[in-house]
Amino acid sequence: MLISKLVGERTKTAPSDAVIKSHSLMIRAGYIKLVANGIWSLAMPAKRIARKIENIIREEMDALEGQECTFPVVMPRELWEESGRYTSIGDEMVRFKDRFGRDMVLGMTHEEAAVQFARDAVNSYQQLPFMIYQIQTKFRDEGRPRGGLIRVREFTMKDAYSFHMTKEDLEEYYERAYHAYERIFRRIGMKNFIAVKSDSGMMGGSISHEFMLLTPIGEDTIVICPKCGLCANMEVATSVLNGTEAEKPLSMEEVFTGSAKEIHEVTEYLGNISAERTIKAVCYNIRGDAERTVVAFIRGDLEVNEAKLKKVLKADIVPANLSAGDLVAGNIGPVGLKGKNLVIVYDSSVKGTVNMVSGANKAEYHLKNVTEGRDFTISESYDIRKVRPGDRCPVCGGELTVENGIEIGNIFQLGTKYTAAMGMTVLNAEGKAVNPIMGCYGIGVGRAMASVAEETADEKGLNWPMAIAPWHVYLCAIRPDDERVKEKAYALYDELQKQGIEVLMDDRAASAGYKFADCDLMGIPLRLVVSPRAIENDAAEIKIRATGETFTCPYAECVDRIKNIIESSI
RNA sequence: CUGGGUGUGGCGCAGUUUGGUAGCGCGCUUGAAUGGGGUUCAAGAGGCCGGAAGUUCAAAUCUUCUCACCCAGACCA
Repeated sequence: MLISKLVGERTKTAPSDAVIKSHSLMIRAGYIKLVANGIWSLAMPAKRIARKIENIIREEMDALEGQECTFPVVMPRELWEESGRYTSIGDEMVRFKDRFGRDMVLGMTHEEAAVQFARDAVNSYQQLPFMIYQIQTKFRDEGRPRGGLIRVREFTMKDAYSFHMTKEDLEEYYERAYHAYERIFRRIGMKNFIAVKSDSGMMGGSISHEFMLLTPIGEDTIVICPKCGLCANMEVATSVLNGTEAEKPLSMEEVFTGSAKEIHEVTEYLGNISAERTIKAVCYNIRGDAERTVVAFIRGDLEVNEAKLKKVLKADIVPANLSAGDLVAGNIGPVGLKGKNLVIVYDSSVKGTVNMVSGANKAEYHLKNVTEGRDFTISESYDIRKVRPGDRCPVCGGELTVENGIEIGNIFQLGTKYTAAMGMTVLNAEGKAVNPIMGCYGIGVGRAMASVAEETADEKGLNWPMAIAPWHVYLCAIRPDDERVKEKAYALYDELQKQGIEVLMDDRAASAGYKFADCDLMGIPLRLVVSPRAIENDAAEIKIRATGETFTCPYAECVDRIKNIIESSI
């Protein structure tokens, strides 16, 4: 490819609305262009990277005996009603009518299509297990796309669906998929990634893992135990609190606390007592049911993990509006709490506590020496708290750390949710119809590309790993008006390509610095310079983008040398 | 969806407070020089200032409405 003909604008200045480097640099280097919020066009270099990532994924999926298929982007409502997701998924799924007035949806995931595809063709346990997958466009109407290709509405995704007779078989396959995922991310050049246990969310099913690239710009929060390696998404992470020493219960008394409502105000008012000695109430309403108020009691120094609370409640929640109800905001406590339609949830941190401070359910008053089991009783408590850095690991007792990550892939053990809902059965060895057990496995291609960019880019620009670089070599002809340079450069250009090496040639009449800057910005791993100066020595210069290493190489050896570098770095 | 911010040639920005029908840098075109880290000089092309309505003799500048994008949050296989 000649850069003079490459369509895509490269700029010196960063776009003002890009705040992360992969976003900013991919625009600056002419890789992507915004069409609408969260919707992008990919220029040739980005498309080439995407294709390489797809090929790596394809190889690994094929190694898992995957069968590549294509499921449709547009599907009829009826298909999604079979699984129940036509109504359970919100505005994230685009719905529209076709010319006949029929309800259609844009595919945001393809469990329904995969089951619909497989259920008639597969009738016997002897045909299982199998896995089908596709690499295809998804559309999710995200409320808030951001970060260039990190979070978008339209994107290419590899999604795979496996079908099994037994849970054990699924687990074994799941393990293989897990390792295939590790290989995929390593092969595309990602380094600092981990697999974390996660919440299955709307997918249903039980066990799931998210593969995360650890980076400060990540939107997900991950709890990690550096000691034993345990990691979990904050949504499901648990920890062990340091125990408190046994204390003798003192008699409960009411104390005036005036306008002190927030925990820090109350502890200050009472003479800087520790927040650990308080019980706070956090209130929510059930979504779509403003009548019911959820009161969650938790130790004052801890925070409620809303994802966990939702699971306990089996309902969605919104911040409570207490102004209308009969609760006294800021003075709510577990002792003598009264109110209409209350749902009370206790965090386990409150169970068995002695001599605590809590709200008195009376304006301007709190209670001292509140003791669980005497002043109020918890019949059932749950873990609804957020893990904090420094909490103890539930497995090994190590000190937990909290980091951010970008979700780059996920794998789920789905179970029979979809096969049961959609009536997919096969006959087992006893001749009995059973629902196959499913697993599903996803990777966002564009996000993977942006994540690698995010991890590898430097001050000068992008910096692609050889395995996914749009071109292996940036052939820089300095003074292409010089006949000798022109001749040598084009000869190398042809020879490299003949050897299967991908070359982007800078044939422009620009200055050397200008070209070097573009080369660095675009992140091509190798730079081969042909110039009048080098010609005097019958040599060319090779520079390795990632390391900055530079050396001269006789013309006759350039192609072999480059070939070696490429082969050794993939 | 809630809160905040921004919309002026392809990109980055000034001009808006104190209305007088647009300006700078980069990029682009042409010519000349230069020739190893975004080189220099000269001459050009390109925008009616997100959109609509209004106030005014006069609106990029004031008013109202609207749209888009960005950030934080909510939401999110």
